[in-house]
Amino acid sequence: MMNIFIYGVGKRYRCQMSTKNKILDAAEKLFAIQGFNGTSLREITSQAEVNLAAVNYHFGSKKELIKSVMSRYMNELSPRLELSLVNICEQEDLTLLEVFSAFIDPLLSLNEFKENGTSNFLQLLGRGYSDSQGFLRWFLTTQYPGVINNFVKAVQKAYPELTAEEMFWRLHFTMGTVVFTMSSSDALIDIAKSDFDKKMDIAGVIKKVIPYVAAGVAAPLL
Amino acid sequence: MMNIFIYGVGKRYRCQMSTKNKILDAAEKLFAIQGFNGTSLREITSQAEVNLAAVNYHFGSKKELIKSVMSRYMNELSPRLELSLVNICEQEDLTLLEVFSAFIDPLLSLNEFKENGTSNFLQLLGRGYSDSQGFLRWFLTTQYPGVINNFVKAVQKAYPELTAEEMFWRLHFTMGTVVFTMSSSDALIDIAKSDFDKKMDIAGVIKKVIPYVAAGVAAPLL
DNA sequence: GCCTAGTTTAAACAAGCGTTTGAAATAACG
DNA sequence: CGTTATTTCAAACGCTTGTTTAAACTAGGC
Repeated sequence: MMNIFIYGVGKRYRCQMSTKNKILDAAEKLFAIQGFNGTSLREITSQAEVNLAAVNYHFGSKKELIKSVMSRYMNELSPRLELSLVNICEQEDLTLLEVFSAFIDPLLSLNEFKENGTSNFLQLLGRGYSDSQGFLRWFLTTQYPGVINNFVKAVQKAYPELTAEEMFWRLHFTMGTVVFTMSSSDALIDIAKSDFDKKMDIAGVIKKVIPYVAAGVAAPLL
Repeated sequence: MMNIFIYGVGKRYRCQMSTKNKILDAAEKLFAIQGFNGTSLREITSQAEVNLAAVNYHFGSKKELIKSVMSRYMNELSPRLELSLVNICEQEDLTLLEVFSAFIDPLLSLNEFKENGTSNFLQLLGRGYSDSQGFLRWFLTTQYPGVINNFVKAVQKAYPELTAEEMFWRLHFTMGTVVFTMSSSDALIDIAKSDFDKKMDIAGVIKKVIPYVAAGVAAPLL
């Protein structure tokens, strides 16, 4: 039901978006909250109100579904992020705080792409690095190398004294900070609200974490 | 076989350490590598060369086994860590780098307690925060509040301008950095070796991460 | 040597998982 | 309309999980 059509070169392809997208949406939400391993296909299909077998019919396997969920965001994010990093890189007297701030707008733009998009994506990213013994880590670094390369280039320009090895470690520390924070961001936001009576959202968390990681990467070499 | 005896008040209790400890040792290693959810009781018991039912007989459930594995380390670590933090707190002109450096010796002392103790414990800690939807987080913060309190006190002394709310966030960022780094430290050490031909161990990683988190927490307030 | 409490064992249990099947339903096209 | 391709569906598959059972085995105390 509710099919849309895509007209190709003379040929007419049919593709139903309903079921496939209902699965993607339900999976995205549940994966973000419970992790990939912690979410079963039965949970996903019942939340999406589709048949259990639909996942394997449309995506082939659970692993491919996970990839599809991530790709939907990465395809949206990565060009904007690369552009933002390239732009910032042209600037002279570049600071690390500026480099990391280049992530803010592209990340927040995911909220226009989809409701709670930024939060969901970052949580998914966090899950991907802790669940599923690193296959998602491999998937992202091989499928989207442009982001990483431009990011490294920008950091190098802002902090030329940083050796390649030290950069390697500090970027992984940064990854850890972000990924961990985001995968438990809902809980942290709740605690901050009850303890400090401060309303906070994902944009607020991003703006808090960026000075932290920028200072961490900028730490003096011993 | 190989039982040891504990003499109580007149009564004589028997307790075999062999099976129970074999399970704890095997579980610890497997949990650290594969995570809690990723490790089955059958893997543990076959590695420990004991019967499958032994886990439920000696520990009651898998959840209690996880707690026991963590407690074995926390009971060793927490008094040393508290002492170290209290000591550093008495010092004047305290820097954040010194506060975080107070973790080094207590953490590395776990290597004397058990082979690969430091590495195993930190990896377990990392797993505990990503697997098992936060029940271990609850367990640790409620069972060992002294460590956290003394740590917060030390950070406050070293950086008095830091508000309670900002401290809350930055300490969570720090937790994320450490936990994420440690749960994938084996992989990172391997990459560092192949990419930079630098031999690294867990002590080396700790000494790299501490300047990073110290600088992150020390970041200027905007 | 018997009795008792503690421990180990093999086997089964019930529940959940991802995946596959083959028939029914639906939509597309000549 | 009739044929064909696509999509849905209920049911089952084979496997793994944590946990339980009840019988076998072990050793200490009298």
